[in-house]
Amino acid sequence: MQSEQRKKQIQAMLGEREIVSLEELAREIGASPSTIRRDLIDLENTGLLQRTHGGARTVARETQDEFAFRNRLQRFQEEKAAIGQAAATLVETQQCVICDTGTTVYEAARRLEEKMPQILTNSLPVANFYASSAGVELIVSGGVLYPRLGALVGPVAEKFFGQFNANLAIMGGDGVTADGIYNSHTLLIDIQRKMMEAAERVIFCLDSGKVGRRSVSRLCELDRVDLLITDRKASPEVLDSLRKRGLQVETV
Amino acid sequence: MQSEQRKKQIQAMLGEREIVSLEELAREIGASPSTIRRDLIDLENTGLLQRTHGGARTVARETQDEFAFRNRLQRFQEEKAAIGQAAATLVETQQCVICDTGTTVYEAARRLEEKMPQILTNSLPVANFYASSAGVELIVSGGVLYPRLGALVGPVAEKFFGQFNANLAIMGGDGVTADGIYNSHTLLIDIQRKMMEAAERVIFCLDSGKVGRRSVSRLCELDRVDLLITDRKASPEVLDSLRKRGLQVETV
DNA sequence: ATATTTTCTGAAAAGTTTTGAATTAAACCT
DNA sequence: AGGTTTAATTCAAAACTTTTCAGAAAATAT
Repeated sequence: MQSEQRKKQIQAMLGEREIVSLEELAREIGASPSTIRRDLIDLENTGLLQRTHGGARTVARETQDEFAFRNRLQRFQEEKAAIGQAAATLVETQQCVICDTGTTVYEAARRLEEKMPQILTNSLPVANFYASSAGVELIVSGGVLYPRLGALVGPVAEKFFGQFNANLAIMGGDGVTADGIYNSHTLLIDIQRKMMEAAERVIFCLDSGKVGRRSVSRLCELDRVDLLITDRKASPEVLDSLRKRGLQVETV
Repeated sequence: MQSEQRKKQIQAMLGEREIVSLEELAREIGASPSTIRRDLIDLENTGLLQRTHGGARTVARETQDEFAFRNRLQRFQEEKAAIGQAAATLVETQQCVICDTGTTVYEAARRLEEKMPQILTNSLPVANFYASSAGVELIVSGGVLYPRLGALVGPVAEKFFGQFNANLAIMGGDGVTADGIYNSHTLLIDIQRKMMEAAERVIFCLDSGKVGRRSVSRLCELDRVDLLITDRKASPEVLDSLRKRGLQVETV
């Protein structure tokens, strides 16, 4: 296996647990302790983790503070990337796209550059990604920064999405059942509804971990959604129940 | 198969995964490792991917941006940091502060955390800095992203600053003479004027390289400015002429 | 259409880097 | 302090790259 791939795996493991032992890493990854040790040295030099006796631990949040870093340590990273890729292909050149917050939508948004789109978003990570790209016209909603998510919320953001029309909205959430789409971040829900109203077509990107799950608040019913993209690990029974309700579902 | 076709396929594979091995590429594309390697060299030279031992990976986009921004911080870095520090000490606990765009203002903004301020800004780097800080209430103006500066501009941003009042505005610019403050980014000027109107007190942070210089557009006359902070290398003659016009100047 | 030049491809040789095991040094625990 | 575990070091084998070269494909000229 390649060193880059191992390092990615190490970071993924540290994303789920805060501390991980060398022995465990070597066993899980299938490389010798020497090799893992060398990888850890590299990763420590780049500031991506902290080495300990017998393993490694995550670095304090203040030191890495980049959303992108946290993003790489996500669960379902592979799936989210694939879902994002699929969503990105649905965008046509120079369309106007609304991008919601969340890691899965981020994965879609970052793949839009070649479509030269106009992007409307309240997601700071998305804005940041295109901060030096001339090909994408990025319009950021104002709003109060909601720290954990890097989302702009509040009346300013809500009003913003009320003034525009877009071809497509790429949305995220925390759960989907036959009853509708759910989101745990109540502050986002009103904004998301405005986004959906403003878009001709509404696509939800949810990894399989969210399929069949509910969350605190219901965002909308399924008939407000034009397409759901998820990954192959999603339960077929739940997907069937969604399709029976008339929802178009794509798996990647 | 054509080389262009292969390269497209390589990029497609990297769109789905972050890392891909040479062996895998060769197998999937049906070309010899040598050929794939040559393609990878081309793609790397065009900056479209990063070669690794045994394969390739997507270029770390986030790091590029960060790099670009940090690069701009290089000139007068020391001075800018000192100016920023001085500006930050003028902020009192829980005040509402407007932060302009630009590197010097950024240096001030990033030192405000302990003041627990409310920050109003159209600067993406500033927003990003506090993206995971709970102590600072950060309100981002909306607007179209102006790529080179990471600034949000246009009517949305302008209107935003029209609605608020703040204790202090920490401003930047490209030049100052006895005739006033100058800025080369015309798109920013209207927004800066709104910022200044919204604030009780207006502070400009300009490193010595900008003192005595003019630039494309004049932002305002000196009487609209409450305090100018610059560094010791600034020409004393120019500073005297500014003081004679009634401007309070602080050097660090 | 054929010949010639140029470019591209795949394979082999030569040179690097990386890896895992063995050895030596350091750190931890009671 | 002594015993055990973990880390650094070293080195040969393996894996990967670069270089080189001959043949195939494409482009150009005849």
